[in-house]
Amino acid sequence: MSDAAPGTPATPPPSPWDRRRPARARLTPARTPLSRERVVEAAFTVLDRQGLDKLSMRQVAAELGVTVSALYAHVRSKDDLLELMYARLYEGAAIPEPDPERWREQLRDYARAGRKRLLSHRDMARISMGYAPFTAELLPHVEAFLGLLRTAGLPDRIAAEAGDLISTYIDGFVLGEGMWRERAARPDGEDAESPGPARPDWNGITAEMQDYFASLPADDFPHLRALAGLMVTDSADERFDIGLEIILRGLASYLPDTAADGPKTGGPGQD
Amino acid sequence: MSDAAPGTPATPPPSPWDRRRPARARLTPARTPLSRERVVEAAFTVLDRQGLDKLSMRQVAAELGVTVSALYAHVRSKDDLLELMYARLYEGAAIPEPDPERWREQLRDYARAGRKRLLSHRDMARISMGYAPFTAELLPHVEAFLGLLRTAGLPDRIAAEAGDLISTYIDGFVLGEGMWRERAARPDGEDAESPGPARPDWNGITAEMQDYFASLPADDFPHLRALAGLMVTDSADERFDIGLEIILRGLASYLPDTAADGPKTGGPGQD
DNA sequence: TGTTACGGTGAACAGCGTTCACCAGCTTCC
DNA sequence: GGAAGCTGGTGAACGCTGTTCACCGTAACA
Repeated sequence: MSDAAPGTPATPPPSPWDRRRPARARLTPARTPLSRERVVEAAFTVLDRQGLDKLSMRQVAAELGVTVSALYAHVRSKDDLLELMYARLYEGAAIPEPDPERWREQLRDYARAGRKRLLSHRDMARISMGYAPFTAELLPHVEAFLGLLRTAGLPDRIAAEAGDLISTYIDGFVLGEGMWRERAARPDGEDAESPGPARPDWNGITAEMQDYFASLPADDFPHLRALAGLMVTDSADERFDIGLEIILRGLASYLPDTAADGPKTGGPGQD
Repeated sequence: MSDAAPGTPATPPPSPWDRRRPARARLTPARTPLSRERVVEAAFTVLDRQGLDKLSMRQVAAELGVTVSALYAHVRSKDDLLELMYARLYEGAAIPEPDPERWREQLRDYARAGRKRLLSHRDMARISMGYAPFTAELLPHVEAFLGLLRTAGLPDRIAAEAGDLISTYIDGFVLGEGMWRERAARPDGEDAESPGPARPDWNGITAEMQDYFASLPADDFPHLRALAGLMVTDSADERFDIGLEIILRGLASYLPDTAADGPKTGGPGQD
C-alpha cells in the first residue's frame, strides 16, 4: 500500500517518468473490479455501437480494457452472456393487474412495451428470438402475460397459444424492422458503425423499395404493386398496431359478446 | 465413404500402370463437375445431418470431396449459399387460384404448407428468419399470397399487414418447434448428430417441462401451472392450427358479414 | 505444338469462442 | 515479520470459422 493506491480523492499523480506503469495501465484499477453486471453493460455498449455480428467476447473485453479470458470468470460462455442481456431487458418492467374490462388495452400496452424494449438496443430482436422466455427470472412476466389473457375470459387453449402468438409477433416484427434499418444504413455492404437510434438517411430505402415494386410488370404483380406503399412504409408504429389489432380481434372472437367496446370500430370500409 | 466417385456402374479402368494419376485420385472425376446446384444439395445434406451451427463451408466442401476454395467459384459467400437454400425451398411450390369463397381454407392450406416446407429441413426456420422474401425468385409467391388476402375482400392496409403477420407466425412457430426438438435431443449439451425427422425420445422433454411448471409455487404462478399442459405439448400440429385460427378470425372480422361459414364454430365454451 | 482458359488446390489471413498455465497483489494466519 | 493461500487478472495457445490468392494440372482450341 506504500506507493500504489492511497485511495485519496486526488488521483495519485502517476509519476509519468515511471516507465513501468503506463504500459499496463493499472492492473487493478481499484475502481469497479469487473463484476458480471459490468460485463453485461459493456456488451450492450458494443452491441449498440457495432451490432450483433461484431459483438465478440474480444470486443467486450476491449471495451472494458481487459483480456478475453477475464470475462469467463463472470460469464460462462458467450451464449450465457447473450441470455443475460436478454433477461436484463425485462428487469424493472412491470405488468398491471389484469382488468377483464380493459383486456384489449392492456394487451396492446403490453405488446407496445415489448416492442419498445426490443427497439431499445440494436439487434435485440435477433437475440430475443434465440431464447425461450422460460428462464427463472422471466417466468413472472410470462405468468402475468398469461394472466391478462386468461382473466379476459379466453379459453385456456386459446390463451396458451395467444401467448406464443403475440410474443412471436413482437419479436418477428421488430426483427423485420431491424433488417430494413440495417439494409438502409449500408446500401453497399459497409460496416455500419452507427449507434442504435434513428438514422438520418432512413427513408432512402423505402423510396428505393417502392420504386422497385413499381417497376414490376403490372399484370404479373398487381397485388404487390398495389400494396407496396403499405408494406414498406416509414411509420412502423402504425403497421405494428394494425397487425396487433388483427390478433386482438381474433382473440375477441372467442369471447362471449360481452366485448364492451364496439367490436366494429374502424370497420372494413377504411380503404 | 464417398471419395472414390461411385457413380458409374463400372469405373473406367484407369490404366493402373499409369503412375501419375492415382496419387491425386482423379482431379476431375469426369462426373458431376461441381455445379452450383450440387453445392446447395451438399449444403442441405450437411444441414440435415449436423444442424445449422455446424454447417460450415469446410463441411460442405468435405461432403463434396473438394477444397473450400472450390466452392467460391459457384457461390459468392456463405450468406449467398444460405439464401440459395432458402429460395430452393420454394421451388416447385404452387399456390392455387384465389377463390374468394374459400379464402379461409386456402390461407390455412398455404400456412400449413409453409410450415411443412420449413420442417422439411433441419434448422430451416432459423435460416428463413434471416432473409426477407423479396428476392426475385420469391416474388411470385408473395404476389400469390397477397392475392389470396386481397381477393378475399380484405382492406389493403389489412392485407398488407396480414402477409407479414402470417409469414412471421409460420417462421416463429417452426423456430420454436425446432428449439424444443433440439433441446430434447441433447439434454446435457451434446453434439446431436441426428437427422431431421422425428426423434424417438421426443416426449421426454415435454414431461420434464410439465414437471417443472408443476413444481412452481401454486399461488405465484397459477396461470402458468394451469396452461403448462397446453403450452408444452407433443401435438404441434394442433397448436399451429389454433394460433392460425386466431389470426384467421381476426382477418374475418374485417370482412362484411358475408363470411360464408359459421364464424362461431367451436365457440368460446370449449374449456 | 503452343497457348489459353477453366476449375480445382493448398496455403494463408484475420478473427472467433474457449481453455489453461501462470502470476501479481491482497488477505490471513502462524 | 514472514509464509501460505486466495482472488482476479494475464497471455498464449487450440481448433475452428469465412474468405482470398498464387499456383497448377488438365482440356480444348488455334
